[in-house]
Amino acid sequence: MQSDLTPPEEPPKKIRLNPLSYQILGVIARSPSSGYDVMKTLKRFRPVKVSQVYKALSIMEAAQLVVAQEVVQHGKPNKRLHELTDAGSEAIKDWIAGPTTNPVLNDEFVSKAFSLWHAPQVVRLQLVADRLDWLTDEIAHFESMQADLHATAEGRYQDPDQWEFSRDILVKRHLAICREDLLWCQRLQETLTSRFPDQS
Amino acid sequence: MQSDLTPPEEPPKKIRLNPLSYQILGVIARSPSSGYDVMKTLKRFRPVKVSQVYKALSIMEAAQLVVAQEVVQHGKPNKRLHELTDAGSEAIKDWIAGPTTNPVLNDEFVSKAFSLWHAPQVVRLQLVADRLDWLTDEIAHFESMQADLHATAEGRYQDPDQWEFSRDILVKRHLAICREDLLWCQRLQETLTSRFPDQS
DNA sequence: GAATCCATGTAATTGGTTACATGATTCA
DNA sequence: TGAATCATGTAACCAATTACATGGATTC
Repeated sequence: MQSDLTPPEEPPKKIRLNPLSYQILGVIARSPSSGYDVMKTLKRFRPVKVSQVYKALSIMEAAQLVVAQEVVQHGKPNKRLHELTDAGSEAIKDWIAGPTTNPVLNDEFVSKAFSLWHAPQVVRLQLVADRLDWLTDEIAHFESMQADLHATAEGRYQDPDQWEFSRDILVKRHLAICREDLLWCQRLQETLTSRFPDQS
Repeated sequence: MQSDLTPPEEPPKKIRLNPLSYQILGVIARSPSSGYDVMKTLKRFRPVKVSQVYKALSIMEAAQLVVAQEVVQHGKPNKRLHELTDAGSEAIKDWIAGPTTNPVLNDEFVSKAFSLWHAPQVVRLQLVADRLDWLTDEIAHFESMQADLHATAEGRYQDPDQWEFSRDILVKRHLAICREDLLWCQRLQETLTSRFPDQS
């Protein structure tokens, strides 16, 4: 009821951030980045649009979790480098310490496999073959990421206090899971072809 | 421009469905189900709200991909059993044969692990311990699903033309991935404790 | 000459979650 | 007595994707 009289300098206290925002905070905690930089980094691990990043950044800037400063460039457009404030650093820590929601799988291939019995043999084999291709690419991509990391960040990827450690363990995890998935696909392919040897 | 004169009985041709809708079609392809039934089935594999299911069903009913008939029950409220029409069956097949989007991981634990270096040791260990608990539950849950399936559906889970086959391969896949993830968590736990033996 | 990269944003739409409403039955 | 299950829905909200807009520099 006294909302008309709110003082203009009310300090922004606690703001609810969406999942992406925390990932962005995680990126700029490593080094100050432009919105475009953040997009490039995140894109390796999950699909993300630049527009989402800019929107999230502007919200967090308003909430004073990040600050930005203009950097003049020649040959390229100027960029606004964002870095964490103390409040931003707090926000990450609180988030990590807080409750964690369960993982959600969002995989159209799996949804299709759920109805695989419903499709003809040719389609089944094509679906699995496409997946195998994707998995092979994905594994190659992450193997080269791992090689890069081990080449450039000497030893730091073994120290839990360095960000290279976080990246290394996640790359390892993703590789392990993709390799399991690949094995599973190969077994499925064999099962399908052994049942209908003529149509392969 | 002649839209005012559209005939009232225009047959609904091709409708764009959301991912959930195809999953629902996959469920009712197995056996006629109420919205509530569908929710219970899907909930084992992904989080889903009944309200979403009813909404999707009513859209697909209007598009004549599914038909429903009221079933009178005693002791319980009546239910509307939905089943596939020929057009619905077509829609699944077209979808499976069409292009498949890449998987998207949506896992808050992984996002937190990305910034793990940023958190204190106690928080790190707690995060990993919680994940291990969840994984253990998840594996137990799917192991019992597998046991049930092998007990009730004799042999049918080995025939790619039966829906039990689809379920069996997906359960196997999920178990394989969860077990890999568990191993990874255990290794991470060891690494973290070996570096800070005092604070465990 | 066309496509891609760098760089920053706004606007509209879709997919999903949360909250709300209703009501009988069963179980602790 | 209070919570959970069965059963069907509507409405509001949040997260993410898609589309649009702009413009210089580089690469094919």
